[in-house]
Amino acid sequence: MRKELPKTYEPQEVEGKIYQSWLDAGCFRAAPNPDKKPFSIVMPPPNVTGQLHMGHAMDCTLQDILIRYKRMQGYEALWMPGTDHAGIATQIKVEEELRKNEGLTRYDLGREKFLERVWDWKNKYGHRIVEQQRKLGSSCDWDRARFTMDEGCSKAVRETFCELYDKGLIYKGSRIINWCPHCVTALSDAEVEYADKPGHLWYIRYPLADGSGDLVVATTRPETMMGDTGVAVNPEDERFKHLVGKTCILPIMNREIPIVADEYVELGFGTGAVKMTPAHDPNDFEVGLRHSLETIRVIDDNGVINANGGPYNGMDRYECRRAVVRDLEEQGYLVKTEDYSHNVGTCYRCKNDVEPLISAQWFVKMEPLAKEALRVVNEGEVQFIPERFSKTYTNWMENVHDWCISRQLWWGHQIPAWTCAECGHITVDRADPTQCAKCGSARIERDPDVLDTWFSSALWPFSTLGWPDKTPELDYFYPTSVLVTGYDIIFFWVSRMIFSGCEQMKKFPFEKVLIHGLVRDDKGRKMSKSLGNGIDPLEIADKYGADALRFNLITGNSPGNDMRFYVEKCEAMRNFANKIWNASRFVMMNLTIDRVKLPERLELEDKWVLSKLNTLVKEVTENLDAYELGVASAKVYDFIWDTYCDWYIELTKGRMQGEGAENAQNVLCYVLVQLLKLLHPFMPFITEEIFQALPHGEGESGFIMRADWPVYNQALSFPQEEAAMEEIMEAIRAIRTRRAEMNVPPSRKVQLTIAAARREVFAAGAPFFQRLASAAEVHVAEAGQVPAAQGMVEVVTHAARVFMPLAELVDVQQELERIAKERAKAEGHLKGIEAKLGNEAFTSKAPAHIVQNQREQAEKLRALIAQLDQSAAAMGQ
RNA sequence: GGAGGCUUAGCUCAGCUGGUUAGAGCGCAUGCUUCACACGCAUGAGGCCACUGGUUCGAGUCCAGUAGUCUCCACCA
Repeated sequence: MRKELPKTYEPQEVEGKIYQSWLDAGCFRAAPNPDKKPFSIVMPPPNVTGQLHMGHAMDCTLQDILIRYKRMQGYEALWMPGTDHAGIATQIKVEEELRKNEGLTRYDLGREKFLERVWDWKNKYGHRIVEQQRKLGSSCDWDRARFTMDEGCSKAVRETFCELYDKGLIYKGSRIINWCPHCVTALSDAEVEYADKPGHLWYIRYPLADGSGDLVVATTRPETMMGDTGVAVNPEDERFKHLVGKTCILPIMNREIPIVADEYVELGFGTGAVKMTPAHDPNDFEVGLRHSLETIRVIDDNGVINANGGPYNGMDRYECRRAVVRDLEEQGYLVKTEDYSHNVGTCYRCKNDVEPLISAQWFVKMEPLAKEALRVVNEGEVQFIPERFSKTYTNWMENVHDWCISRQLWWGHQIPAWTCAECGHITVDRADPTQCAKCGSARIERDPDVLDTWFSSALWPFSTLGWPDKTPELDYFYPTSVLVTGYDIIFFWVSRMIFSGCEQMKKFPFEKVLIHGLVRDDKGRKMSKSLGNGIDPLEIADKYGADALRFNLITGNSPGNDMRFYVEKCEAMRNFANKIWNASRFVMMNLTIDRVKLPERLELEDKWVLSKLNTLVKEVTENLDAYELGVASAKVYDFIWDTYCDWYIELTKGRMQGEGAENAQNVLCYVLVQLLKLLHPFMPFITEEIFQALPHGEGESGFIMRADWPVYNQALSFPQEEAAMEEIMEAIRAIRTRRAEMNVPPSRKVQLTIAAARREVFAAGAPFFQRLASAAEVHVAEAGQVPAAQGMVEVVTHAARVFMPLAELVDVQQELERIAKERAKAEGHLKGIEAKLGNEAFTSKAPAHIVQNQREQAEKLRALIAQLDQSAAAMGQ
């Protein structure tokens, strides 16, 4: 049943309805199916607190295109969705709300009550981002949606933790870690962002204990000096050799500290002497270990100076810095102050300065895990697209430090470790223990910390498929086919999934990693909340249609590169959608067929378009297989707009009435349906809407998203007709150009005489000249039989000479000049080709089809030149 | 300090494993109420593909270097 379509495509009217119909029909579902090959993608789980931004929109679109494409190709295509509990982000969000609404902190509520609140929040708002993803047309199997803290994922986390602990790959230790005093938790290295900040370098005099002089150290962090337990110099430094082994007095604290020699101190930088604060600097910590220096922590978890800080106890770290500098100055220890810009680590969440400090935390031992994770990439089992990101990955993995996985938060997977109050033994178990595994004491207490959010995300490709249980899904869909994500989370997530997959599953988690770039604003800036330059994808989708948004995000982009987002481009894509819409309206007007079948008798233009379509199918498929989505979408765009609309539809218009009408309708519909299929992964909504309004081929289902992906069909390849049609088109363009140059209005129809060697081609094309080149009658003559030159405007192509009686517009002199110009151009081009063909090296070494192509080109050019010469000769008479 | 990207039409960008007369969108100019579409049609202007060398029969495409620019990683008090 066909319906009348409105003149302008209204995406809002269509998208919601179409999406619901897909859901109702279960089009997105996937399940193990022995008759089909699996194709699977796990979606990077967005934060439950998240709002969909352009980056998500691009990420979703890429995945949806791949999934829809593979689904149409007959794969059992699973797109596994879900959300991430996002430890810090979510906890902070709920805490803020709590403070604002009730004036309470999480400590007021207590752990259990607070967690209830977070779950409430998650249940209330966690679905928001999912709704937003649906608006874009995401064809996930929503029934399988998972959450990183749901029962199954939690089980996977616990299993992994226990396994790694048992293997000695997880340990608890006191190390220098990155601490955020604002979030009051440890951070992993990856969670620290470095920013250049202006600061000072303070030079401080440390008197030698024996009174023989003093040593000047330089520091950017005077507030840590109460924790100094030594001064280090380079062992090669002649200036200080005699001091090594002596001691000096720490100003203010008046504590005697040793002077040690260590390679870490760089010769020629600063004063050559460095104060050592092992509790608050990773390098000092290492030096401290080598020289058995004491470790004195002076800054507490909130960034406040503790009791070890003597007079500064209770001060904030920045306040303390000012106080220390003031006191040093007053007491005559401050030698000088210099402006100094240096890199300061900040928390990726709250942007506050990170405090390196010594703390007991849980770590994953990375070295053994990195080995296999490197191998699978180096040996190509896991491939990054584009390739260059494998280097980013391996560089990181080769230099990776142990992963600090404990977080001092409440929202997350609590670490399954219990410490015995009596013997100190740590019990780690899959089931909550009631007594110490070593001494049997019941006085055991669970570690209050939770795991880094990325610990659970790392298991995503298999935890979502049911692991640690043996499920048919896991068996069928793992390893997944492709992972699609931005380059900004290669370290956070991709690398951790790879080593986790290798370790837990003994198999890498995905074969390909398709990396995309960032979506920036029109000035090339990162879209961010603080800049307020973010563009809401939903607003865009609402205004221009989700299809237009998707197409914008894909077309003209290449993997791994950032893109700028222009609203105007959405407009262009909306126009494209409208173009398809109207082409379809045209096809459906006066449609008298209900089933599409290619006719026995195909006209020249039919063969031309079918043959070109055939090539398109081949190329688009190849591009998609190579993950060149932007190239693929551009090709479909060009074909639809240029080949189909601007040419094919116009070419068929003459046939729409009368005898050949049904044949024309069939080919028009056939080609349109094929094009809609090729376009469907990119623009799912409009293609579905139109497809359902069009008559189908025999046995085609009601949904385009379930249709078969078009395949190359040798029987529909017509190279000769393609070439013949191109000859006609070339002549039409030439006529149009000439008429435009001469300002002949389209309304003025002109008699045409076409002299061509291939008369039959142009005879068949006569109606096209009438319709597309403002021709009145068309007379096709033998190549030699040209009309008298007088009063004629002549247009020359390599295949034909076209004469138009436009006497009043002819200026012989001008015509001759124009011909001479065209000839010179052709001549120049021909010369280049002839030189190539005359080159033995070229003809013998270049592939045959290239040489052949050049020969044909040369032939065409010679023909063109000959025609031009004849034209000039006639004109000259 | 290490790694990598980018430099192509006025603007934003494509250009796959080297082979076209180097493309698109937007913008610009001219013409068009052509019965699908002015969210349109037709025509046109506009490029030493950053620079210098090299490999090759052939380089926007591969290699080396230079310049500019951006990003990531590491990090010296």
